[in-house]
Amino acid sequence: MNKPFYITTTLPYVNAEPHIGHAMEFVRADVIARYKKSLGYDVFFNTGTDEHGIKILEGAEKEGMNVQEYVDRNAARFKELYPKLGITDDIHFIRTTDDKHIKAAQEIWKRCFDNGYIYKKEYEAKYCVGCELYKTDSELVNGKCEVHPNRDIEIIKEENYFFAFSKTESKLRELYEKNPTLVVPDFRFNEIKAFLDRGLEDFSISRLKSKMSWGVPVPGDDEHVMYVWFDALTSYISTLGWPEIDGFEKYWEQIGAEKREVTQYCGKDNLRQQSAIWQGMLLAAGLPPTTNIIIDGFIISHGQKMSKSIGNVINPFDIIEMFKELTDYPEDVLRFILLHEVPSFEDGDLTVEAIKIAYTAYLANGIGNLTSRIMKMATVNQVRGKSLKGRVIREIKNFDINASLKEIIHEVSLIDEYIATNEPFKVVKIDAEKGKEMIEHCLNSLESVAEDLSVYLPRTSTKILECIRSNAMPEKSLFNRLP
RNA sequence: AGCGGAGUAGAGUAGAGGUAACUCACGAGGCUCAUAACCUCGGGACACCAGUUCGAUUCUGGUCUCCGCAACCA
Repeated sequence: MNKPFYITTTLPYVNAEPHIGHAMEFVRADVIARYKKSLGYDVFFNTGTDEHGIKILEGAEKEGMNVQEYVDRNAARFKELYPKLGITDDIHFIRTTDDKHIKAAQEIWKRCFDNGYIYKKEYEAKYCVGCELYKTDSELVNGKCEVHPNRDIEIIKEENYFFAFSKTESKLRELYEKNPTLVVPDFRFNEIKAFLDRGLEDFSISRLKSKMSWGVPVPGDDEHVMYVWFDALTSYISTLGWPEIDGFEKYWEQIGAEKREVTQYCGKDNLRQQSAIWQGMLLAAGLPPTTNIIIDGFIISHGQKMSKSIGNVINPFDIIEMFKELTDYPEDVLRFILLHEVPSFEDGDLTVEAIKIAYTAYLANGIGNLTSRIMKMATVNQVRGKSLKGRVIREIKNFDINASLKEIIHEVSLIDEYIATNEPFKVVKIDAEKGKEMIEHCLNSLESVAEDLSVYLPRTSTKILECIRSNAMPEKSLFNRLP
């Protein structure tokens, strides 16, 4: 029985188009999933779409659509994305409008309720529709939400269900103390610890159905639906079929495993929801927590956040389009750019110029050219490498994908240097045996690089390995130079 | 204001208590296996001010500057 490994992205909210930040998160989670698979883990890789809440309702109204049709259409747009990004095809996809998700959301509600973490109370609250969050006075600036100053704060006075977030405080603190790598990177962990130290406030987790109907019905109360975050976070276990135990025991609880490995990827704007609220919900329901929450930075361009008005938006599909004529592996180009040019945990800056430079330096002049020169020597001299059976691919330490990929790319330079210094192409003409040994060394080095690349650039890797195994030049350049 | 991040060669980034590395650009040379690719050498940088230290660009404190916390948001 293989060791289980669970990984999920956050589920994008379907009121907007897929953008490069989504693409990066999916690709990174895919790299970790492939990496763990290569180590022999039994991997459950999840993603999906978040489809409830008032902004969805508003979006559907704006387009004059039936809400279900609206989310069906938008969810499909995200679903189409994965093959285009070279994401492994055994990915699981949960929609928060799926039956099994709705059942799971209701079940976690019941458990939190039974455990005394949900209560009803009359209250008057300030709510920012933009954030889908209730705001405390201290969070408001001039009576407006800091994040959405152009939207009015709604005053809501009604009877509502509350999540006793404050009751989870000590358990949450214990969780943080016992798991020093729960949140990666550490500066994000510090942020959330500081949030906890400021004290937790209970928050409303329901809305009156009469005011906002597009949500999961609250069990046992026809008048309320769940607050979108409460339902959406449950998707990480509803995808496993929870409360059915099969998938949940295997991939989330990981009963019998030496060490549980339950990983979530999210952007820095999701820090609080994933590392505090969701963990609090799990604690309240009596379920085991996540073990690793990886926080991505944002992608900016020309030193600024991407924006349509500034005109610096980089769309993932445009990058694929840009390289379609130059290579058979344009999705690997996009993956390379996201993985190599953007730091693992901090904001990264992407520009069209920088993308072209990186393509030329590392893919065309680097991996592509190296494959050509080695395979030429190998085919002309009929040298075959020894198969590197049982080799383990390069380690990804502490989820620092960027650093690991850079190490692999550095190997490419070292092989180029070896060839220039030792000149096997020349030696083989004078001393065939010695020359062939050198070429074999090159082939083995190339094979190692290709294997290491298999989780980052799967199709490119497969192609190089094919060339090595069949002792053939690539029929055309892997990555042609830009015009 | 607050919170968070950052200030390193012409540009973009690494890095670490003790010769500052990489990519692109620039100059000189080499090689011909390769995608006018590849290799070598060279010029050129640690925001500022204190402190700790035998020694800091790396640690501490302060100053200044920039970025995000608006939109479509990961």
